Amino acid sequence: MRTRPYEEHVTGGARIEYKVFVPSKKSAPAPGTDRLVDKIREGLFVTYLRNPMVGIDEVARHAGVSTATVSRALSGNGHVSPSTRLKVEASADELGYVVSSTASSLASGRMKNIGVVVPFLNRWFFSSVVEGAQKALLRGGYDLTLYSLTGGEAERRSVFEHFLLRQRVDAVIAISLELTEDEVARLHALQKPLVGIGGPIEGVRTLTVDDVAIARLATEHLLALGHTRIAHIGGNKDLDLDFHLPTNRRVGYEQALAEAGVVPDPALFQAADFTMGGGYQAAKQLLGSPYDRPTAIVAASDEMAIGSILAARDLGLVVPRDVSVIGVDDYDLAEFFGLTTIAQFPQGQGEKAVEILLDRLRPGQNRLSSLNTPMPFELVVRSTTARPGE
Amino acid sequence: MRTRPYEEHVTGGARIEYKVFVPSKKSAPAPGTDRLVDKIREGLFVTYLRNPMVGIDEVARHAGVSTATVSRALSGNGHVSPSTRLKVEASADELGYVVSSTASSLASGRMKNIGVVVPFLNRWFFSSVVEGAQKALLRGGYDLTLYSLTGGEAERRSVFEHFLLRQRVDAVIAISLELTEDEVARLHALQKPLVGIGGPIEGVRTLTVDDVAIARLATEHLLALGHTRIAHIGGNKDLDLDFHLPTNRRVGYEQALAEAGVVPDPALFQAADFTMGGGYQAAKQLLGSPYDRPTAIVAASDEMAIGSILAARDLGLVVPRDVSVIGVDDYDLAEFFGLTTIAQFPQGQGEKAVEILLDRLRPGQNRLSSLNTPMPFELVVRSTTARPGE
DNA sequence: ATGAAAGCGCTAACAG
DNA sequence: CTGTTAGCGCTTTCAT
Repeated sequence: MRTRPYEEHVTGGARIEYKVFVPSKKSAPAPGTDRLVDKIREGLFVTYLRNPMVGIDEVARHAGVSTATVSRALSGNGHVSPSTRLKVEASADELGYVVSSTASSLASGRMKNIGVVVPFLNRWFFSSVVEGAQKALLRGGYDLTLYSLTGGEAERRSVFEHFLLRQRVDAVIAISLELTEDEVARLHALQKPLVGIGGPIEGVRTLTVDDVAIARLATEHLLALGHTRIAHIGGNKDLDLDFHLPTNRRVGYEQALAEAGVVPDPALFQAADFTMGGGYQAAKQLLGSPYDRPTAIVAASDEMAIGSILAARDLGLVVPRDVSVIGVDDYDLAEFFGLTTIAQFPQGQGEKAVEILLDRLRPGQNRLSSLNTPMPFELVVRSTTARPGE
Repeated sequence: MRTRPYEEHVTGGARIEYKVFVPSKKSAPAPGTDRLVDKIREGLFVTYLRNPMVGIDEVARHAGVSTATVSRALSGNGHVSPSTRLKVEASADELGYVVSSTASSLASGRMKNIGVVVPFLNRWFFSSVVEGAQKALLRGGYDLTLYSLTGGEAERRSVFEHFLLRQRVDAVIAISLELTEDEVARLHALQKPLVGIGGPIEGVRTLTVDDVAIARLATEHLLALGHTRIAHIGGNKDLDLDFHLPTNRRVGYEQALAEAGVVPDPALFQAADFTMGGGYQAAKQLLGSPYDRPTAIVAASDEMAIGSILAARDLGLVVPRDVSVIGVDDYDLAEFFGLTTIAQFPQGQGEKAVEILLDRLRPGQNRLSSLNTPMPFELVVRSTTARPGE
C-alpha cells in the first residue's frame, strides 16, 4: 500500500469530509434536525470519530516521547513512568490513535486472535460454545476467527491446509471435531496451543464431559423414583462427529441399571439421530406396545426427549403420569417443555477453553496441566419425571 | 519477535522434531503400528507437514527468481509467465510455504478478513446467516471474524470502539442490528465497506426482506383457503433488535385483510416475544374463547407458530381441522411440525452480503448500486393450514 | 516479464 | 525509565 488514495474506501457512496469536524456553534441546529448528516455538520461527532490513519510516530511527537515509549505505554509491556503513561494516553486519545494490528502482529508475533473450528454453527450446542468463547476472548482483547466446516470435505481441507496456517491465530479451539491424525499433525506443526472440546484427541488438551456419568445420573434419577422398565434412546454408530458419545451414554445407562440389579432389556433401546423427529419416531416405537411398555425414557439429547414427549402425547399418554422422560443438554426449549434433564454448560465450556488458552499464551506460563479436563454437568428436575403409576 | 526460541510454542507438551522427517523405509512398520507418533517416525507425514516458517525468500531462491516474482505468481497480482508461475508454485508447494498474512496485510493494506457483528449467535436466524457468510468467505479466501454482542452494552461498546477499529477487517457485515448514529459514524470513519442485513440503516447498504409483503402473503394464503377470522400473533414494540419487523408484519396482515374486505378485529391480535413459550401463551388466549374463536393464526415467527400448535393441542383442538396455523421463517423444526410457513433464506442472505462486499472490495468495482436490496421469501405449504371447518 | 529496493507501522533488543 | 534502531515478511513502485 504505497499511495492508496484516501478517498478510495469511502463507504456507502456518501463521502464525508472528516477533516471539517469543528463544532460550528454559531448556527444553532434547526429544530428537528437530527439526521446523521446534520449531526455531522454540527460537529457533534468530533470527539469520537477517530482517524484510523494516525500512526504511532504522530502520537510520539505529540506527547514528546519516542515511539518506543508510546508502544510500551499503550501495550503495557515494559516499564513507563505513570506521568509519561498519562501523557501518552492523552495524546493517543486526542489524536484518535488505534494501533494497527497488522504492524503490531508482524513485529511482535502475537496476533491477539484465536481460531475456533466447529462442524456446524447452526446447532444449539456449537453456537453456545462459540458464544461463550467469544465473550471470554473479548474480555481478553482477543478476536475470534470462526471456521465452520459445514461445507463438507473440500471446505474442511481448505481450512486445515490453508486458513489455519496463515499465521493468523495464536491458538486454535476445535469443537466436537474428531480430528484426523493428519489434521492434528498440521495443527501441531503450527506450533500453537490447541484445545479440543468434546472428546479426547490423542496428544491434544481436551475438555470433556463424562458421558458415562451423565447417562448414569439420568438413569439413577429414574431408578430412584421407582422406575425399573427404563428405555433408552441413543445414537446410531455413524454419528461420527461426537466421538463415542452415543456409546458412552448407553454404557452409563446400562451401568446404572446393573448397579440397581436391573437387567437391561434390548427391546428397550432405540437408536435415533439426536433430532426431535428421530426421538419422536423412536419413542413411538418404544411406547407403542400397550402391555410391556417402559414407564420411563432416558433420551441421549433434549431434542430426542422432546420428540418423545410429543410422541407420548400423540399416543394419548400423559407425561409424567404414564411415562417419565429425561434428556441431556438443558437446551433452549427444555424449560418450555418442563423437561427434566442433565444440564451441560456449553457457554462455560467455551469460556473455559479460552481461559486455558490465554493462560498458555501468557509468557512464562507454560504449564501443561492435565490433558483432559472434565466439565461439569447437573441434574435439573422439572416436570417430565415422576414416580411410576401403580 | 526477535529471538523467540523455536521450542517455545510446542503444543500439548509433546515435542516433536519436525526436522527428522525422512522416510526410513528400512524398518518396515510393525503391524498395528498406526499411532500418530509412530507414523511420524515412519516419515509418513513428510509430504504434508509444512513448516510455517519458510519465507518468501526461500521460495524465491529455490525457484531461482526474485521475491517480487514469487509474490506476483502466488497472489495473481501482476503478470508472470506461465512457466515461471509453475516453477514458483512447485517450489512453494515443496517447501510448504504459506504466506504470512500479517506481513502481507501490512504491506498491501488488504486483510482478507471481514468482520461480522450479530446480536446473538444462539438463534437459528443469526447462526444461519453467519454460516452462509462463512461459506462464501471461505470460497473467496477470506477469514471471518465474529463479534457477538450477547454480553450487553459494555461489550457492544467495546466492539464498536475498539475491536472494529484495529484495521483488522476489510469490511463489516452487521446483522439485524439497529445501529446508533454513533456506531454508523464510527463504521464510516473506518472507511471500509459496510453492509447491513435486516433493516434499513440510514446511509448503509442493506439487505432486507419485505416484512409487509411476507405477512401479506401468509394472510392471503389463509384468506384464499376461505378463512376470515384470522388472528395474528406479532411482537411487542420493545423487541427493538429487529427494526420495525413486528410492526411491518402486522401492517402486512392488516393490508391483506383489508384488501379482502375483512375488517381486522383488535381482539384477534396478540403480542408475544417471538419464542415458542410466548406463542403458546398468546395462542391459548386467542383460542380460549369457544364461540368467537379464530379459525386461523398468522404467527410472525415459526417458533410462535409452533407454540400455537401446541397450545391448540392442549386445548383439544386439532390442527388444521379446528384451526390453521402459519408461521414465518421456515426454521429448523418447521418441517417436523409440518408447519406451513413463509420461508426466508438466512444462509442466502449471508452469502449475498458477502458477495456484495467482495465485489466492492475488488479494485475498480466501485459501483454503489441500490442502497436497499430486497431478499427473497417463499410460501411453503405443509400440513398446518387447510380450509376452515364448515 | 522480471529484479532491486523502499517501505508498510510497529516492537524489542540494546544502550544509556 | 527512556531513546535509538534494526528488523518482522511481504508488496509494489520503478527501472530494466
